[in-house]
Amino acid sequence: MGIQEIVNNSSISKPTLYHYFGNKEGLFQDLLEVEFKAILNFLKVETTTDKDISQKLNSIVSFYFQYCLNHRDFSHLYLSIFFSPSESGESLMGGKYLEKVTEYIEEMFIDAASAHGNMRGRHKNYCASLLGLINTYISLLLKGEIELSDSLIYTVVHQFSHGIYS
Amino acid sequence: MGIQEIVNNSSISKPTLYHYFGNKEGLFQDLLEVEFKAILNFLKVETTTDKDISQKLNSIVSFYFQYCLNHRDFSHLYLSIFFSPSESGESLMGGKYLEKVTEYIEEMFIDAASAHGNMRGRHKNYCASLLGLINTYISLLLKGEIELSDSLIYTVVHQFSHGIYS
Amino acid sequence: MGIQEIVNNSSISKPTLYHYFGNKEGLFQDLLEVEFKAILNFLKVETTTDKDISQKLNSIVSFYFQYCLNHRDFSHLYLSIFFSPSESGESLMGGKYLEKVTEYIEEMFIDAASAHGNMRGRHKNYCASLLGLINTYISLLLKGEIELSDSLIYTVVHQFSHGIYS
Amino acid sequence: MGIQEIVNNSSISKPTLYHYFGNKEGLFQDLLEVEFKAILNFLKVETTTDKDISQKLNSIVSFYFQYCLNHRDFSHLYLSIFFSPSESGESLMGGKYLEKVTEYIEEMFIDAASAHGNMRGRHKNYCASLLGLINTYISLLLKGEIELSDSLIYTVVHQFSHGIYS
DNA sequence: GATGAATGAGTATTCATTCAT
DNA sequence: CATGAATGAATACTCATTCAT
Repeated sequence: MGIQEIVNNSSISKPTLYHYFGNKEGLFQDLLEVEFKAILNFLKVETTTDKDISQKLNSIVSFYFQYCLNHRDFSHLYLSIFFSPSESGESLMGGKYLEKVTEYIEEMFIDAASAHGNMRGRHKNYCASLLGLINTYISLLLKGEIELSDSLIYTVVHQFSHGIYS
Repeated sequence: MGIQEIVNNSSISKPTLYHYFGNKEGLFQDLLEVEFKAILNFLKVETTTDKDISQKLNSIVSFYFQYCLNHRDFSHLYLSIFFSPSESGESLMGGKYLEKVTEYIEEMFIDAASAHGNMRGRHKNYCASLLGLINTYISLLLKGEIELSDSLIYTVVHQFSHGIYS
Repeated sequence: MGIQEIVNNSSISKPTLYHYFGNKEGLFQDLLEVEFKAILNFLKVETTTDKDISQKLNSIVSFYFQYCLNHRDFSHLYLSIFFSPSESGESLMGGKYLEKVTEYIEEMFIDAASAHGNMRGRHKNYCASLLGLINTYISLLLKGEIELSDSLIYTVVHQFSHGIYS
Repeated sequence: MGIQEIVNNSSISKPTLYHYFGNKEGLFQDLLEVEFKAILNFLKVETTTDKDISQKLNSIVSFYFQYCLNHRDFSHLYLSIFFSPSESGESLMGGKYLEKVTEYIEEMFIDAASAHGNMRGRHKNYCASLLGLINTYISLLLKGEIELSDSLIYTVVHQFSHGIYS
C-alpha cells in the first residue's frame, strides 16, 4: 500500500501526513502502537485474572478471532509481522509487541503450571503452539474458509488442550 | 526484493533472467514449482504409507523442520504465502500448491479416522492445526529462537496428539 | 523520442510530467489536442466563409505553410500521423482529428460544387489531392528545400486548380 | 519492428543476421536498396521512353499504386522516409534514393517542356505535386479507404494534368 | 499548521548487439 | 558458417519524500 493510496482514502494531504508521522515507517509504527495496545491491554488483564486456564484460553481465542474480523487489514499485517524474517523492517518494528504478547501468554502458562503440575517447564511450547493455532485460524477466518462461531472456539481450545486423540 | 537485487546476487544479468523466466512472476512461479514439488512429493508418499498416524506425524514434522532450515529463503516465502490475503498476488500464485498440501494431509487424517473413530469428521481442523503448529515452529526455527532436535519434534507431535494436559 | 529526452529538454522532471499527463500517450494526446485545435479552428471558419473557392484555397494553403514553419516538431508528427498505417498507435490517436480536417475540406468542395457544376461528386478526390499537395510542400518546407513565398502559394494553388497544362 | 521479431519470422538466427547485415541499419539499407531498385529501374525506363507525357504519367501512377499494394510493409516505410525530418536516420538512409526518384521525374518534366512550352521551369513543382498526389493516394490505398481501379488512375492523372476546374 | 506542486532514486522490462562454441 | 546463450544501456513508469507558499 502506497502513501498515495493512503492519502486518497484519508481526508488529509500528503504533507500533513508527513508533518504528523515523519515518514512511512512512523505512520506504520503509530498504527502498530494503536492496534497492539488493544491486544496487549486485553491480554494483560485476561492472562492475570484468577479464572482457570481453560477459561482463559477460551477467552483469548475468542478475543483474537473477533478482533481479526473487526480489523482485517491490521490482521494481515499482524500475521505478516509474525512470520517475517527477523531482519526485515516489518519484524524489527513489530517485534517488541510480539515479545510482549509472548511474555503475557507464557506467564499465563507458568502460572497455570502451579495448578497443573505436568505443564511445568513447557510454557514456551504452549505459547508457541497456542499462537500458531490462533494464527492459522485467523488466516482461515480472513480468507473466509471458515466462519466464526462458539463451536469453532470450543473446537480450537479443546484440541489445543486435549490433543487429537481425545 | 527487486530484480536488480536478484541479479546482483546471482551471476546472471537481467536480460538473461528475463530470457529464462519471462518476467518476475515467471521467476516466482518457477521457484514455487521447484520448491513445492519437493514438499508435495514427500507428503504424497508419506501420507499414504501404512505407518500409523503418529509415525506419519513425526515424519512430516521432522521433514518440514529440516526442509525449512535447508531452504531458509523459500521458507519465508512459504509462510508469507500461507498467511497472505487471498487476493494478493502471492496467494494467487501459491494457492494451488497449498491446496495440494492441505489435500494430502486431510486425506491422511480421514484415513486415520478408520483406526481412531473419535477423529472422524475433524480432518479439516486437524489439518489446520497441524499446519499452524508446523508454521509457527518453522518461524521460530528460522528466527533462531529454538533449535532443531529430536526432542523438539517429539514435543510438537506429542502436544498436537495429546494436548497440553497430558 | 523518449520520456527521458523530453524531460531533459523541458524544465520539468519525469514524475511531474507523469503527474500532469498520466503517461506517454496522455502527453501525446494533449499535444495533438492543442495543435489540431488550432488547425481545425482555422479550417472550420475558413471553409465556411462566403469567399469563393479559389480564395479559400489560397488562404488554406497559406495557413498550412505558415503553421508548419512555426510548429516544426508538430508538423513532423502531423505528417507521420497522416501516413502511418491505420493500426499504428499514432494513427489511432490522431485519426479523429484528421477525419475532422477531411470533413471540413470535403464540405468546402461540396459547397463549391454548387457554383462550379463540373466539380460535383469529386469532393473526395479534391480533398485527398489538396491535402496530398499541402503535405508534400510542407515536407519540402521543413526540409528547407524550398522557401515560403507568396509565389509558392500561388503556384501550388494554381496548379491544383488548373493542372499542369494550363 | 524489432530484430527479435524479424528473426522469429525468418528462418535464420540472430547471429547469422548480424553476420550478413552487420547491424539493424545494414539490414535496413539492404532492404531499401532492393526495394528502391525496383522502383528506380521502372522510373528510369519509363521516364525516358518516347511516349508522350500523359501516357507516362498514367503508367507511373499505375505502377506506384500496384507496387504499394504488393509491398505494403515497404510502402509504409517509403512514406515514412518521404516525410521524415531530414536529420532523422530514416531520411538519411533513404534520402539518396528519393533524390534519384526526384531526378528521374524532374527530367521527365523538363523533357516534356520541349513539347509543352508552358511547362517550362516548373519541373520541380510538377515533380513535387506528382509525388505528393501519389503518396496521398498510396496512403489511402494502404488504409483501404479506396480501391485500386483504372478509373482511379485516370482520375488522379487527369486531375494532376487539368486541375479541378476542368 | 496545511497544502499543491515538484522530484531523485528507484521499479520491471526490452532493445540491439555480441560472445563462446 | 552458424548459433544458443548472454548482456549494457535504454525504455516507460512509480515510489516515498520535500519544497515554496
